Amino acid sequence: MGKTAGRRAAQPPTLEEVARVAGVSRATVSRVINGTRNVDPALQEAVHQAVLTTGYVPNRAARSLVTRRTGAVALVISGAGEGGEEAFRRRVFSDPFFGRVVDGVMGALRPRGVHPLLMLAETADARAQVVGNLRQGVADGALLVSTHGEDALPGMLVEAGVSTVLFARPARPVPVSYVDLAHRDGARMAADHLLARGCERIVTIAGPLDVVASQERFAGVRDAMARHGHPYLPCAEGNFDRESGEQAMARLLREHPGLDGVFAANDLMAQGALHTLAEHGKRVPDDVAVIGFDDSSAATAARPQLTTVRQPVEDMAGVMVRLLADALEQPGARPSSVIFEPELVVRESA
Amino acid sequence: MGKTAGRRAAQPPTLEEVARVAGVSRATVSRVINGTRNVDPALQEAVHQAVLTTGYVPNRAARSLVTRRTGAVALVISGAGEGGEEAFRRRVFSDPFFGRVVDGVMGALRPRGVHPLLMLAETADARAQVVGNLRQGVADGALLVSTHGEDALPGMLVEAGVSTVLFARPARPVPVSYVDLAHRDGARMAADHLLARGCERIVTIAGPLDVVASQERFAGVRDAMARHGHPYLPCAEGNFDRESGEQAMARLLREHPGLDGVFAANDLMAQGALHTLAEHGKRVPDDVAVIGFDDSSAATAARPQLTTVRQPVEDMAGVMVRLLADALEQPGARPSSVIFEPELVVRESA
DNA sequence: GGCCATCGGGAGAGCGCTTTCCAAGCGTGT
DNA sequence: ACACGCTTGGAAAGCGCTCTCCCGATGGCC
Repeated sequence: MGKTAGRRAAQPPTLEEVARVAGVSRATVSRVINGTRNVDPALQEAVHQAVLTTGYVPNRAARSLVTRRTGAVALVISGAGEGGEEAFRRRVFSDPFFGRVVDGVMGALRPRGVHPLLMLAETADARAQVVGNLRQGVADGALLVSTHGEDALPGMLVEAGVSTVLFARPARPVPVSYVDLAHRDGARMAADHLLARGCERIVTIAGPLDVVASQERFAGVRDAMARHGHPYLPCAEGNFDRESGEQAMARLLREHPGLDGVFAANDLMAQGALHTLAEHGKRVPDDVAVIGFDDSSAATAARPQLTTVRQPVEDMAGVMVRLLADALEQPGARPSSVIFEPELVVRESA
Repeated sequence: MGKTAGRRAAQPPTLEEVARVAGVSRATVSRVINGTRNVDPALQEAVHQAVLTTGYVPNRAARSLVTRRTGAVALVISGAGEGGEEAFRRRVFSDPFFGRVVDGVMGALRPRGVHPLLMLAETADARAQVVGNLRQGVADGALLVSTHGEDALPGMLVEAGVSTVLFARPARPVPVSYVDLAHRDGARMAADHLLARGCERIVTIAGPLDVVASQERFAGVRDAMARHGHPYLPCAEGNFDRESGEQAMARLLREHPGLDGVFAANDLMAQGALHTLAEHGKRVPDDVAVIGFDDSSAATAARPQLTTVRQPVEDMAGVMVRLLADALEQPGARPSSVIFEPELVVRESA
């Protein structure tokens, strides 16, 4: 260190300086840097040299001001702030789902040189702030993951003219792009599997029923069961976390001691169910078969490992990015949606 | 919708327009909006009205251009890209540690109205890009989480004049603020606990030994053991994920069939150890006692639940934010560090 | 009652960049 | 040989905001 970067705290070099050093105009430097137009190779070389010697990097704010692009997109986690902000954060960030979304988003954003800006929107206030931030142009668009059904944010965002892509179809129709999973099919596959292995008394641990995905998954099992002559499906509602799965399982066990099959609406709750089942001395899958949903890391962390319905969250998040990029390129275009097909992953629990 | 937000796609209103509507100068509007100086209450009211009727929001880029502040900080995850970029992402984002960091960061950033910008730096190239982005002023500072020891990024960032705070002390001395845990103390507590409950043949599953934290944790148990007359500590190195814990445990079991106590350098590996132990018919904690590290969600998800050493990641991340905020306010100030004390959390596994 | 300090508002100069708009240089077809 | 298009560099006009000046008005003090 030392000699190469003499005065560091000094004003960072500007286009102006580079232009002076290279002996050309600001415009030419800009053109070389952005590859906007043909420039004489000799001048290009001169500019590159000047950039090197000055250590120039373009100022992002100045560029954004004129291009109206920030090179960032908002990744918004919205939901009901049940239990306060802190509890909401814990719930969101301790769920493997979040990490998978981030994984997929980063993977798709990376080659575009774009970074995600994380935002939480768990209260009406926070939602308004998010919309405000986006209107201020803090990011070019929004990737929105809603954790509950009656979320007003999608509508607000669209109304505000913010390019938006949702994870999961909005509860009430809004003209906006989204990716989603054929939850119903997935749940049906799970039920069929349970039925096929001879389960007679199947119960389900549903997700929060104000979430569309939960409803769909529930409807999926119920329909499959009905089709096989089982009109009644005992159900306990959880909230997608492990503990709620434990409790739901305990209740179901109490009310239906003879149960022999469980479909949980996600892996975390399934894992919770496993715990409760073990406590009650039930062997899985021999006494009770259990199927989860998501194929998250919890599925393979559980013992026995969970048979589950795979939701390719990373891929879905990647497609969200693609849809958003499309929307940004073609501001006028109609919203579009991509629905992914689930897949049954058979492991040990069923 | 409709009447209130007539022409949405039109040019968003500017300060200029608000000023015209309110019948004052741009400067006054700016002052009212930023609360910079005293302004006649009547004019204030007029400005607020004008803001309401025009639906004005300040343009972030324009503001940043002059204030030299973006209202964002980078949250950088750096590390060795072993297994390629994709594998790196999976490893990072499926570890509960990441979620906890984000949790703490968001919690502390929220009241300041700042958002984190996520960046990955798993290759030399990516690191250079991160530095470039930061120099461009894409964020006001950086919160850096390094997942391996010989990370050049801290040095690069400091050299580039970027305000930075690290999670964990850098491997080679760099004048930069950081938060850290007294890993050695934590590991010592774990070893003492194992010893106290009568373990005679203790082994350890270490984290990657190029990571300072891993070295410290290892040194901690080893010292405690030595002090109690056990000069030799069998050790297998893992890489902090569950699977590596399983493998390490298998190897230790093979080489030391009589082992009766395990200290794993994190919960994920401890959970993996639990799996392998179960496969080998060992009862925990009766045959073998197991202690993890972190007190992450994996600790309570495991069965038996893990006795572990608590690392208050969320709090630590919160303090990182505070340190960064301090550094941004006082550009000249000396770097400072905050070391957290670990805590033994006794559950079922030991 | 006069003077100075204080307060509040407006004009305008940038912040660093992109991008028209122009002019100059060059090659081509007739 | 000349007019015409095409290419390429430069001058300069902003993008929307903040903030320093400056100036007039007001109030306090001797």
